[in-house]
Amino acid sequence: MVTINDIADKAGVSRTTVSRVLNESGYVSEDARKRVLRIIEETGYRPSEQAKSLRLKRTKVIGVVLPKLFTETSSRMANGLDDVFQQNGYQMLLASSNLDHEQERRQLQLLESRRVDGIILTATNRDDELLHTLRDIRVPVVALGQDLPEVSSVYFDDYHAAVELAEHMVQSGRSRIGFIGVDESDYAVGVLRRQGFLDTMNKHGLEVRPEWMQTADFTIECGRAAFEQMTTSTTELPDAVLAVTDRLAVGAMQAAKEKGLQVPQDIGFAGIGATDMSQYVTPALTTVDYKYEEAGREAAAMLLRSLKQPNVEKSRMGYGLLKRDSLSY
Amino acid sequence: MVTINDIADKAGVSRTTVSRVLNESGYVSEDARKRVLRIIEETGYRPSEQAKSLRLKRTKVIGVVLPKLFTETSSRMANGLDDVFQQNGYQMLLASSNLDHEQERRQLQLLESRRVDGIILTATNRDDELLHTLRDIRVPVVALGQDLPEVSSVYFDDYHAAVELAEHMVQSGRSRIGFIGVDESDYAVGVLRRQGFLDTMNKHGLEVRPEWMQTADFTIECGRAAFEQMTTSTTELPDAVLAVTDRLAVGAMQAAKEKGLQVPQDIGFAGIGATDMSQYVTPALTTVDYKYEEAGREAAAMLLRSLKQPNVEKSRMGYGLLKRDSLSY
DNA sequence: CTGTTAGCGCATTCAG
DNA sequence: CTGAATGCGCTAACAG
Repeated sequence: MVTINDIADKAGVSRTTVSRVLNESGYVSEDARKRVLRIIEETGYRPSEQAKSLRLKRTKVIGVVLPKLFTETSSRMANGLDDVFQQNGYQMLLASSNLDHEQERRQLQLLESRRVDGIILTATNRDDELLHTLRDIRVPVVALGQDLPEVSSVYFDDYHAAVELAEHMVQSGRSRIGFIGVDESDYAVGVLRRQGFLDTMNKHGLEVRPEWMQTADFTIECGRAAFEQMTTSTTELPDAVLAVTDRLAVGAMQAAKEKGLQVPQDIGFAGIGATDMSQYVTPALTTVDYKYEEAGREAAAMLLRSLKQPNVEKSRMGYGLLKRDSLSY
Repeated sequence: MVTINDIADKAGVSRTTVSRVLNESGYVSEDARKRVLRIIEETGYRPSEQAKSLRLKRTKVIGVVLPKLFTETSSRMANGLDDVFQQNGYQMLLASSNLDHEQERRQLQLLESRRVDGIILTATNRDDELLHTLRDIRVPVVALGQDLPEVSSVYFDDYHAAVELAEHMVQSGRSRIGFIGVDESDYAVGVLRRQGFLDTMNKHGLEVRPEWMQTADFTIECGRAAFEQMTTSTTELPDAVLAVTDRLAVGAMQAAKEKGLQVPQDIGFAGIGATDMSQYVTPALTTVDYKYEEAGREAAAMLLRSLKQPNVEKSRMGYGLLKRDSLSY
């Protein structure tokens, strides 16, 4: 690999001069500049960002921790992140935690040892251990998707989104509403959305049978299975189901259709996330639009800010209810 | 940031010794090792991968160039890549070309200057300029999704996939088949799939009206628009449509349904890609499963091989036809 | 306008 | 078993 020294030698100047024309800093005679530029062209020399970083103590690289590399959700957030980072000359180094809390911490440490300038953390949990690791790391971090105490965060209003969605279901005339959630270790999705649902049901004095409360993983298949569970053990069927993600809702709705139930006449469905798919299933799925790209952009911008001026910011993103055919008569 | 020198000082040894305990190389007295380890623990010292890379001339980072950061297709390939890279201690540095050929080359050069150990290139085109840039770069490259001349490639059998799909449509009794393709600058998707379709139609002596051949972008909306185009300008409707991607097919099918056409009775649809969505639209979409994750794993493994032993390998991935309700009576 | 010197954080000879 | 010296490729005083 050709280095700055090779260029200096061939051009008959010192490497300082080469560095000057490279960075357009300081004075360089037109003559010397020309020679250097020509040699660079000839050799295809490419300055080592690596060496530069060591010297400059900044890498122009942002570490991005994702729970499950690429689901539609994280993809959309990543797209938003990239918009802003690319614009500002940063690249993203990926680290996936595979939903493993232990590995999540390891990845953070690995990113630290790579000396990334900052980290975007798409966490799913808020363990003490994670928070502890976060405190130890001397790299600016912005959490995306969860509100982490004492850490800059861009998150969604999961509680109120669930409330509004449940409210809408009730207003649409549903009363026997089932729920498909996920494990509580995911605070935003597992706890807050469930809480919003339960509080709303309570407020309206609506019964929530235990068998109508299901917990699943994030897959379509699990949505289907959860619906089976919900409907086998009882004679009275729910007249609607709120699932905490679109995929879960799609799976459940599919199961219902296969059972011969009419959607939305016999039973209605709603999800959260406004995935691509939600619009094209039949009937189209009522859901909550979370503006993931925008959240990504916001998180990136926030991180960039904290690179200049260390601070802790919080930003709660808005959302929009998309009323579609899976729920309306 | 605490460095190896700080550790050495506080532990009362030279940095050589610290390096030795870090890498478990050479002899170190139990006493010294204990002291060093303790100091490291206390200070939270994390060796700089950056400095290490400069010294060792390897970064353990792989550059990944994606056309449009994260679509479902690239996400699935990225997941496959990550499987293998993570397993082998490599991290992925992202670079998106945003479908801009100029930027695609810049990204490659940027990755080179970052001294990534290798590059996975998810190209869409095969311009001479791109191939030229590829030749200049002194970094092992594996192309993913396109077969690039003189470059290691993992690609799909686009031509035969299109042939088999078209053949299946004909066998199902369709004869007036429309086509929704994409721009020819994308060789695999734009040229090969179209060719496969046309050859098959020709072989069966089936007419392909000019207005039945549409070109679109990669969005669902464009699929819808293409179908409108296809059906406004003529009185005779096609009895089936082959779209080069699932999204295009979904858009077109949606448009047909809105027009009051019965699918698959009046008109059938087929796509390529086996996206998540394809299975949950109504009727379920006939499509070709491309095994993107596996392609990603294969590409990663191939790159890893060429890091040890420079070479040019080619691997054509298999595919599977998924016959579903969008085409069968 | 230009070159000399120094050092970023680390691993690796080569002598003890 | 350990340390001193060297250099990876680059930028930044500082002194001409």
